Amino acid sequence: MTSIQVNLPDGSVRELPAGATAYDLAAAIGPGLAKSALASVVNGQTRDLLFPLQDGDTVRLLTKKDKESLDVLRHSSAHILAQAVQNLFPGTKVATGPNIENGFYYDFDIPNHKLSPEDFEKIEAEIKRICAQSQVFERQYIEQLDGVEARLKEFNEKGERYKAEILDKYKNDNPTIYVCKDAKSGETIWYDLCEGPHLPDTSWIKAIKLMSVSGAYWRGDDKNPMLQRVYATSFWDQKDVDAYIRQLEEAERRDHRKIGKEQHLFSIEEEVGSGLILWHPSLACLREELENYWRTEHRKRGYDIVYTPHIAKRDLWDCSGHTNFYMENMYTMEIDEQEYIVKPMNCPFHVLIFKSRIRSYRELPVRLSELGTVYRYEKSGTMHGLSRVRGFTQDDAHLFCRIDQITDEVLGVIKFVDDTLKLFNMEFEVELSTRPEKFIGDKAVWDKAEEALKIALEQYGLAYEVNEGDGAFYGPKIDFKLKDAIGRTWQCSTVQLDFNLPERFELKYTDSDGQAKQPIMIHRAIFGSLERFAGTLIEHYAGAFPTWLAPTQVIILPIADRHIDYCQQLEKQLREQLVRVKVDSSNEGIGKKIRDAQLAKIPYMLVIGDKEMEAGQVAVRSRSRGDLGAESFSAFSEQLLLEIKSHGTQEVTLPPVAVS
RNA sequence: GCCCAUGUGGCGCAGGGGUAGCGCAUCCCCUUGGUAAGGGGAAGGUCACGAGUUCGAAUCUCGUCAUGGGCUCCA
Repeated sequence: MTSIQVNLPDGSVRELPAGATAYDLAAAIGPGLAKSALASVVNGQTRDLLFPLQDGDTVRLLTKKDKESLDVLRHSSAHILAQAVQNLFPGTKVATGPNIENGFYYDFDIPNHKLSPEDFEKIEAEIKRICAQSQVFERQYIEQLDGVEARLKEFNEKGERYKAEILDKYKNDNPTIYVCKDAKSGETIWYDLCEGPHLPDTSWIKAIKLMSVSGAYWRGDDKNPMLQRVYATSFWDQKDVDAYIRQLEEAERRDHRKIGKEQHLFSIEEEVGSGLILWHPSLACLREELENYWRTEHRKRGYDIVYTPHIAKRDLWDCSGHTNFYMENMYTMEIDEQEYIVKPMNCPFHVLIFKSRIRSYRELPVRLSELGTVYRYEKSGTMHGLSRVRGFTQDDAHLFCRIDQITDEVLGVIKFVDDTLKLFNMEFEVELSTRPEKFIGDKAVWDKAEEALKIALEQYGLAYEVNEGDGAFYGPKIDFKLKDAIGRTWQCSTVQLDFNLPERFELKYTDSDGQAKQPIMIHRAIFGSLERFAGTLIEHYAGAFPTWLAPTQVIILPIADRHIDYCQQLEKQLREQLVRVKVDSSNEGIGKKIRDAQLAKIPYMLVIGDKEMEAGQVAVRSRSRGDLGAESFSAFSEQLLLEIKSHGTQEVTLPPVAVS
């Protein structure tokens, strides 16, 4: 272990132990360090391991292993990307270039050129050229230069309206720019308005990879002009880039749209329309299991199950308020000269069921649930496999309760969600969204309700994030989010309080004092939508579903044609036990049949030849554990049924294979 | 809806101004085999759709639709 030699701006040399922390360096250097001299602080030999980070007025020493240092690398990379694009496409105006989860992007306004992946090679070459120049990053305070006003004027004159807008926003925060200087002459080559921090110089940047281009609105507002966004990533080493690309490829292999095609799970046909799903037999099996689970659990947890129509007269949606704020998402039709609307939600129907008779406080909470298929018009560019569609089935429920029952009801839903997601071993994030600026209802009721949600979350012991002001105008909510193969999160379960519909539909119950009171309404879903949940399951299991969900649970493989009859007898016996079973009677060798079954991710294969027929046994192969040896058919089927019934927590086991 | 890219037999892909190939799958024949691809043959496409340029378009241009990656929006 060698020590770190630190050359200080005044020419003196300081030695620090190899394990020195960022704070040790800051202490060693002392407070008087000239900011412009930072790049020379650490000598060349240790720069692969460490670099000094100037962050505001503090100096810290980071190693490449520090998580934060990757952020610095990427942000510096973004500056180099911007410089490269401006070099190659003169007249380009730059907007912002923040870091994102696995990299960064930069937004550009490029006149007369539309970026496409064909430009990537050119841009990456320019980036390499810049990095090879070892341009020095230097932080400068605008106030100490020509002042904010002068700089604003300069931005405006150069047409850098985005930078001007940003500077104007931060003009009172002692804004800084980062200058890229020529290492030898000290001449300014390029600069960007930026808070920093940055690397000492561009030679630290070794592996930038441009990923994609897309449009993005300035400030994320679709009324603003659309800029060209370049997504990219940057690592310390090309090896890390390669590993990242491999990781993306793995995610692509798990993509539910790809597996959906391979395993014939579902399709979206042009003749039908985009965002409209055809569930093929295989995925229908999985859905059936989900629905069975759903029904059983709802009965156990005290829900009532209802069925409601797919369309309703416009009046109903006027009353619920949907025609006001949801009209552009709804499909309409005319019947008998009356306007009807295809339901985008199930709530109004459930409300009417609640309202259909006088309710006593004694029968609250009323829990109405339905697998309700709804249709919503989604903009054409937003559809995504099973995750974002135009027709989908919500596992919806509405709880009508007293205000003092909120915590218990929400607690029940949280438990339901947790139990369900645990069953699939799925991880999720929890977000609590509170009162927005525009809201309806009584502030005191909101406070009570938010408190009730918090108490429920804390009582259950779930970690959660609070999104202040992100609730719907009609009530606070808790969202549960699942991750897909590429790390995108999708909302599935949700618990949402509603002070609006009870008001609009004048819901009442008779309280113990004989007074009519308004119930609280809670919307909730466990799966969210069966489509999205099925898509998430496909990616979660990468198509290898646990036996209870697998479309085909057992495939019987005859060695030769003379075994087919016997196989079909076994098939019939299993089918009578409601096992999803098939016989592969194709004219292929056993090797091919096994290969096909493995690729189809079928949990169990039964190989049947002369030996098995004579002994009345089956040779069992598991897709994950390989050859399990021979067993009597009845013993196998008994264990299989046990595994299916236990929802996969108990796998078929057989005595160890005899070594011959 | 907006930006970029893509659209070739069921699926995965080549090709590319002179009316199309490969692999897998399908069907037939041979083979009847013991734990991840046995052999041979056949059938299958107006190259997404519409218009334009051209003697001639699957290929070039424009438009439409769909898909993919994003933005906005959302279960």
